[in-house]
Amino acid sequence: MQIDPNSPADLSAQIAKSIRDAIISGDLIVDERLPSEAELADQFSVSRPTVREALKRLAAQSLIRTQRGATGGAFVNRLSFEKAYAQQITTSTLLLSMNAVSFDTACEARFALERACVFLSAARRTPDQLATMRTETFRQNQPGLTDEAFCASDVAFHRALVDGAANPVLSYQLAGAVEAMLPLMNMITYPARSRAAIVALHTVITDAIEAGDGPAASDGLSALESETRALAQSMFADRPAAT
Amino acid sequence: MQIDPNSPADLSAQIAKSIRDAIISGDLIVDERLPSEAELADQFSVSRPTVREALKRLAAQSLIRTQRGATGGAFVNRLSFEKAYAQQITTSTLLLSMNAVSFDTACEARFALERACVFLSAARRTPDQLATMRTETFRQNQPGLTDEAFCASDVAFHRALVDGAANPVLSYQLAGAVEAMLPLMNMITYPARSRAAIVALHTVITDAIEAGDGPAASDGLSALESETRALAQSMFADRPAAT
DNA sequence: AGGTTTTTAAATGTCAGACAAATAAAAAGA
DNA sequence: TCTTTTTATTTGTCTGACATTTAAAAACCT
Repeated sequence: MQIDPNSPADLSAQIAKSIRDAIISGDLIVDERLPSEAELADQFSVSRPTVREALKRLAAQSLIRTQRGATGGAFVNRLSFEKAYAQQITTSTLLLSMNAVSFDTACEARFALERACVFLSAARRTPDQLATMRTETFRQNQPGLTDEAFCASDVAFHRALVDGAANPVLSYQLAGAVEAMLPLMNMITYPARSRAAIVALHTVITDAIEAGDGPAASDGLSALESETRALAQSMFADRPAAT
Repeated sequence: MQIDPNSPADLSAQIAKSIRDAIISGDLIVDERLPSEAELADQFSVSRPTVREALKRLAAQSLIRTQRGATGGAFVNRLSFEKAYAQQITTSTLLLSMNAVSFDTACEARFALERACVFLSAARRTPDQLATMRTETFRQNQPGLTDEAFCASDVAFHRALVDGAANPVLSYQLAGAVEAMLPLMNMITYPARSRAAIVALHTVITDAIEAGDGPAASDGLSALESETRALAQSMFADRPAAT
């Protein structure tokens, strides 16, 4: 193992890249143990703190996990869907907030992706997922619900809708699109009239999903998109742009 | 700033989380300078190496950048679309390879998402993107092209198709789905007959995009999905599962 | 006074050595 | 044979130091 000490990049970054490449290429497989920090320091001809910084970089991406003790060390981590969700949501959220992505753009992307799932969901959703959609829709109809709780329930509804497609890769991709919009959605205040419209459309969509009618569900989503964008438009009419 | 020294988590992980939360919540804004490592060490009552490990974790997620010198330090990074693409592709690739996601599942997700873009693309694609699609299709028709080059050109074709939707959020989401499948696609050998079928469908799709005919393009994608899955099926028929 | 060079200070990058804590295997003992 | 103790290994953390980079401040010269 050799790295270039004259590279502009940090040594720890180079070491991290070297190990990461080994994982991606399959040279290091899941649950395989990496050499100890002292051995890595020897192999790369650097000090142990430098190796540790490299390992922390990999740990931040959930590529490795570490264990203390006699048989401890750093192990190649299986990147679970759950961890990938979390990373995806964090990245997407920051991407939206830091790049001043317009509400319309984010909204368009989100509903386009959801429409991609809805046909599969109409065919495959479990009774349980359908029940969740009904429950959340019912919750959204409760008076006195805060805007934040309304949003959270909305996310749960759409999450069930997406999970109904029974494709974990789709669920993973959509997690970012749907949940990353939560901060944007939370900036909106939902008057009773808008809530009623949203709940009505949720009911339309749920009915369509139950009936296995993909096109109807897709139309419902399109209507929901229009409703949401109109609501946001009237909201941001005064202000020039979101922060 | 205080952290719990008795927590099961590493101190560096706690510190990283604390700073990450500050960035996500907006307490730290883009290009703002963090306190120096020595100051952070004081604030959190830990040593400088521990702080450094925390900062490296954040650097691994592109949340901060560091600069040496008198006015140097750690700065909150703007998460560009470009960097987010790269992370998204890395994560998606690992997710697919480490979880033994079946080719069918990944393929279904990818084409479902692409169909979500194609209607927007039919309405908005630039002449340039259309030209790219034609160029890549032409390239795919060249005899003597290696399987890898064929795959790479295929990715370029679909990338142009997706970018045609003119929605950076969609492009970002799709980057993971399309490019992460490259290793899987590369495992396939493409006989001349299959290549011809794929090229023909690419032409159908490009024509539909040019004509602004979203439904036709969507149908073309569906046919392409069937073709791809059938090809993979005949490929993996002997072997039980992909590695 | 103005411009150039040198010095200085601050910050990150790296290293060496040490100790603490956790953990499992090996050794000792009942 | 089972339990307890010891031991070795490995990560987690700390202290202190030096190297390197960089920009600002100081000194210098014209």
